Amino acid sequence: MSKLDFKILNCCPIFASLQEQDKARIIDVCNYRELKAKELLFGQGRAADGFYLILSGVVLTYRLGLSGKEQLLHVLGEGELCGEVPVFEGSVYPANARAQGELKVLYIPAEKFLALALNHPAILLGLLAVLSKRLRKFVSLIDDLSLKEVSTRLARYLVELLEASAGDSFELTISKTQLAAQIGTIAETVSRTFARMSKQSILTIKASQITILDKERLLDIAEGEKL
Amino acid sequence: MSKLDFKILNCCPIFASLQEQDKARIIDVCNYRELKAKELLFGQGRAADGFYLILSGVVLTYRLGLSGKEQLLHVLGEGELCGEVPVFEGSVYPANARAQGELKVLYIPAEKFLALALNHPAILLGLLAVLSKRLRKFVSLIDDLSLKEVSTRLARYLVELLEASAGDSFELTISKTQLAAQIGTIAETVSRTFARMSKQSILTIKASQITILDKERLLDIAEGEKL
DNA sequence: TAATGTCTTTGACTTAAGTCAAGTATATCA
DNA sequence: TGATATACTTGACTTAAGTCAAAGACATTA
Repeated sequence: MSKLDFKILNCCPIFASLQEQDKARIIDVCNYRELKAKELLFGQGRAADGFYLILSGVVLTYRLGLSGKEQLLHVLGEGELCGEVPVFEGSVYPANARAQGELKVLYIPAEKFLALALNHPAILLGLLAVLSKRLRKFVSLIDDLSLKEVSTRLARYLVELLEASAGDSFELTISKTQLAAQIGTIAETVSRTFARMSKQSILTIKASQITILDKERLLDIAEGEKL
Repeated sequence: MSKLDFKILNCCPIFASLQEQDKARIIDVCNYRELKAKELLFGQGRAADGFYLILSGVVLTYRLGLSGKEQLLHVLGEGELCGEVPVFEGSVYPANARAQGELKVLYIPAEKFLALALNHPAILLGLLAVLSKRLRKFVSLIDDLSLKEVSTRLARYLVELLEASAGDSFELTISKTQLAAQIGTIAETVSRTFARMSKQSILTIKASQITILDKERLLDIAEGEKL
């Protein structure tokens, strides 16, 4: 592997504000890693002495049920951090993380990182923002799981995608099985729910291409109305 | 209200390491607040420009379902922080917070706090640890809610209490209705689950006093075995 | 192209857990 | 003390969503 350029740190908001020499100092102590699709980045419970910065590709973090059912926690992309919790508390990874496709990451050792970060409080603030955002997301997932039905959760998920897209049509970026795992259910239930929405002309779905026909209704369902 | 002594900050691990003058500086810009039982500390979605330190009493944070069902997120006690997420990200409280009994809190304005914290990175590290711990707890709650049944969740809850107590007997610190809200179910289901455990001589329950008779079995159920 | 495997859909069935309702117990307060 | 509210328990019923199984769609590779 050729020597890494410190510029790759610019893909990450947290490090972007650092001076060049500090970036170079981080890069010096990091390990570059490439993973193939579906390869495990780390497993739940494993001892950790560092965390990962995603250079390219997508990482899924998830928990595993007894029967093998997966609950997705995060879908993380380029420039995002992964596995930072044990750096600050507890020392083992709380969940599993796996490469979705080809993945390139930088492993940042906790000790060296902390030494640097203590002199750059802005980095720590950036991390606090990252963790806060995750907490917020988890709160929303928790109340979905405990207070809402699957049709509501699916509708909310679709509304999010819809608002992130230009028109009233968009593409699913993950498989339906993964979508199911993300909203805390199984593929069959997602399939049936899509079928019902389709029958009621709320949307059309062809492979992973979704077009919303009745946004009003979708919003109502996302608010808790019966499908 | 009489002037506050900076020593009250010692109840909070995050501030304990500060020098006296810094503690005094924080206290100067804080507001002291007393709440009666069941009073709302803050509501979900409300704009925030600061957070709370609990001086005495207990705070429940929770989300509300359409039908009024509550999902408890945290039970926070003396020395713990509450409502810190919007300080670092997003600016509104992600959940509701209510005083369980009588409550005394210190309101810490974000701006003043950040100014001080930037010069004391140890505070920021402390906060990162707090948030990390919450993330860990949420991960565990999420996988409970999505992957485990109620009997498993209740058993896990009881195992935690059991391990925190001396003998094989302990007291519930919250009502059974609140217990239900915490593990993501309703009072009736908790009641029935206790009844089944009782019938199988796994435990005895008298008011809020619980005695574990068959720890082995309880652990098995916590691991996912059928009740 | 065939073959293999994964993803998706659909149907029939089961079940855990929620709702509703009634009754009991417990606590609180005037 | 009695009265009112709140918490808890139990039974009967309903239902959302999971399991199991089979078949079709789609993609990947030999």
